[in-house]
Amino acid sequence: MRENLTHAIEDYLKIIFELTLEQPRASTNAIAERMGVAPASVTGMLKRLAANEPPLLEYRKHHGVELTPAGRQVALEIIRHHRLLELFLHETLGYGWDEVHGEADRLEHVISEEMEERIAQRLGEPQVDPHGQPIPTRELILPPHSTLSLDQLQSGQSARVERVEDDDADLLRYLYSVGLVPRAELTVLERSCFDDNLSLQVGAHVVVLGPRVTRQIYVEVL
Amino acid sequence: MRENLTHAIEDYLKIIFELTLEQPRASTNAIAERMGVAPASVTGMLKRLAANEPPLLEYRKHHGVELTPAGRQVALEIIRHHRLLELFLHETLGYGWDEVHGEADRLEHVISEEMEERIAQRLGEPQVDPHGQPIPTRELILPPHSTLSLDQLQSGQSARVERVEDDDADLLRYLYSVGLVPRAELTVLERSCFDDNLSLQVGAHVVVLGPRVTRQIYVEVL
DNA sequence: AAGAAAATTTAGGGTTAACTAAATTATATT
DNA sequence: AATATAATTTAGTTAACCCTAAATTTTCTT
Ligand SMILES: [Mn+2]
Ligand SMILES: [Mn+2]
Ligand SMILES: [Mn+2]
Ligand SMILES: [Mn+2]
Repeated sequence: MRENLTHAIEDYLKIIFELTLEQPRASTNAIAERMGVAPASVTGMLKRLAANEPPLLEYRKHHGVELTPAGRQVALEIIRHHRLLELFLHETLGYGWDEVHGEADRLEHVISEEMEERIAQRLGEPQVDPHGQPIPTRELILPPHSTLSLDQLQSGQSARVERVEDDDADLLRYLYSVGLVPRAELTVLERSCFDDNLSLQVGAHVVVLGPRVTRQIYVEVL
Repeated sequence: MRENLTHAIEDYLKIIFELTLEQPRASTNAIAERMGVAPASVTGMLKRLAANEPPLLEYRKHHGVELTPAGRQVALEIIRHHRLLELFLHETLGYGWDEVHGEADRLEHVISEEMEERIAQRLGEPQVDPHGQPIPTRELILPPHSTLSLDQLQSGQSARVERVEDDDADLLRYLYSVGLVPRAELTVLERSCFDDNLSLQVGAHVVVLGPRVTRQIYVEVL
């Protein structure tokens, strides 16, 4: 299913999958920004992926793309690799949760299905990675997960942290230092309407976080 | 030291290093064969590597190449990655000695120095890989190792297996089945002059091996 | 020392995946 | 509805890395 595909293609599909969890289609510019390439480069790649046999995405000029089932499968395969690797590096080599992402981002493209399988077994078929992100099953089904980000909470609400975005090492170190890790419980003390800052009670601490941060933390309301 | 270098370059340097353990220079055709590419492709790459700043090898038209100290360093770095990874896969994920090579051959190019270091620590600064091949030190010094291959032994000589080539999975499975693994002891019962076959006593077994096999096993005479 | 064989290089081409600059299309504002 | 702005695509390049076919150079054989 994945023999011909280059690392670049795998990264495009993974990023498009993540973008289309939020909106129905992913735009050229949004893809370009996450990929760190010029928009013109994205256009070229999207045409190739749409022309692939089988097509990996559906491309409508000036209107962005949506993955086909085939494209979604490849994306989930890579996401499974990524998250299993993150957990493996954390558990087996003692990597911190702020260090695993970069390494996994390169390894995800080169490990075999055999290695994926051995890691999953060794870790006891885990369901979440070190950031609380759900690991797609062997059958490539993405377990249910919260899509409610912290910045959508109102004053007075209590919630439990389910997962956080994994790609900003500095942010991860900060979150760890204030106890905002998966399973941590918190209460919104105050919401400032002007700048959308939240004052949070986290254990004994009180923390004030801006929306750039709170958008990256997903919670379940208690 | 290795930031700009592509995976292809790393593979060329590794293979040239291995070829020049035997002879003083590596020929275009020998490199092409081990790389699995056309000789014309090798010529192009050798020019690039010789023109690199710093030069990674010295290239004399029609006379093959020799690595520079810079090229040798890169090769040893990759070989260290490869052998540490083989042992790590074997020890941590239960891979067989016939399964580790292919996986390590891809991973060797993408792991960070951080990961190299964590693996080495986790394994207790090991000196040899699952095939008995010496692992270059952190300072990129290749430990001393036997260059006497089994096919050079005479009738009546006894020896201990030090290491075997790692790239033929079928051969490795066969060698395992007859007990020809690192540290195994053997005696040459007979040497057939016509075809260079060796009859070996290995434990309770008697095994007859042709030179294509005995050339890939390196020993210390007892 | 020629001629044959083997090894190597040159020439020309293809794919992947990026780039910049210019042109085009869509969307938002007035 | 026209215009301005933003998003996107097209066109033209570049670099890495491979290929085949043809030409050249070296080495081997007689
Ligand atoms: Mn990646
Ligand atoms: Mn993660
Ligand atoms: Mn390799
Ligand atoms: Mn080995």
